[in-house]
Amino acid sequence: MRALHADTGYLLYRLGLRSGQLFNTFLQESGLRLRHYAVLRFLATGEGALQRELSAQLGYDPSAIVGLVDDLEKLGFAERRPAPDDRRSRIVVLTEDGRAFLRDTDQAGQEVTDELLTPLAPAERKTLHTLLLRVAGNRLA
Amino acid sequence: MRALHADTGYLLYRLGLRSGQLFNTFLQESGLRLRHYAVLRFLATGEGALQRELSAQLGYDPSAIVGLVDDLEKLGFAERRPAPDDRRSRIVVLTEDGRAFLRDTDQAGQEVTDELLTPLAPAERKTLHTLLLRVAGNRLA
DNA sequence: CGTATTTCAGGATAACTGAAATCT
DNA sequence: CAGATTTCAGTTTTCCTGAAATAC
Repeated sequence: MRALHADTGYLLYRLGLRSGQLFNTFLQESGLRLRHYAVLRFLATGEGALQRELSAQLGYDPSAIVGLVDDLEKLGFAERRPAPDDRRSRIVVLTEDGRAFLRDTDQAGQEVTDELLTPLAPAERKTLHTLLLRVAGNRLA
Repeated sequence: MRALHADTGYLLYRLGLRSGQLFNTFLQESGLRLRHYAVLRFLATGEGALQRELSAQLGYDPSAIVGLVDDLEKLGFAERRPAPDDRRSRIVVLTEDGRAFLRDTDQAGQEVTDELLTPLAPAERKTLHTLLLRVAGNRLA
């Protein structure tokens, strides 16, 4: 019988949980969760996004996006604007406060990942990252 | 601003979620969840385990272990036995049915991982697995 | 009329908290 | 008496489903 740690899929599952927990702990003082942070970071990569894009790219249910954006709007980190070409849709954009928050927490976020990857040398971290990107494929960032 | 996919910790978080979902889908027909399966697989690695060991090694809350073992007992896959040296503790062991279940589902479980790792060549999968084991460290199987 | 996007309400799951019971 | 182990009850959080409203 294989040991549990012999299965790469299970290792990914467990390390994913640990990584999420570390990030949530780091975000605790700001009142955000990892999901909020993921939305903010995704918004920062472009000129804003439709909520259905957030849902598709981040893997959260469309109905969950509603609450996440609500929270970010309450904190003043994001805004909803009408989509010019489709009145069903709304474009979510970062505010200046949101951008500032990301700037202020960027380094701390990297330190969380550094802590997680402590056992690996820099070259190994790069290898791991490349392999994980390949596994993620085109389905997601 | 870094893109989201530039962060290894976030990649681990997302791939961990996907891996867990794939496993849960595969386990659906058997009536188990990934957490039950993890307990079964861990029990198969030794001569049984105390519930506090299951909690510590698998990362689930002690109060959650109670329900998981309850479910496995109802299915006849595991049993609780009194610990000979400490009357507070109870040892959880696999039954013959539990062992048979693991045998029958082992290959299907590996196929789930194979599907997840489709983009990687065999040598790359080995590299990934080794790196993940290093990241996991001694904290867990 | 069928489909797409957002939103809300509801229930189902899961996870954590606190405390009790038992024992070391 | 302090601490460990299991268990339970209650709470909170999270997730999914279904449906409504609006628009394509």
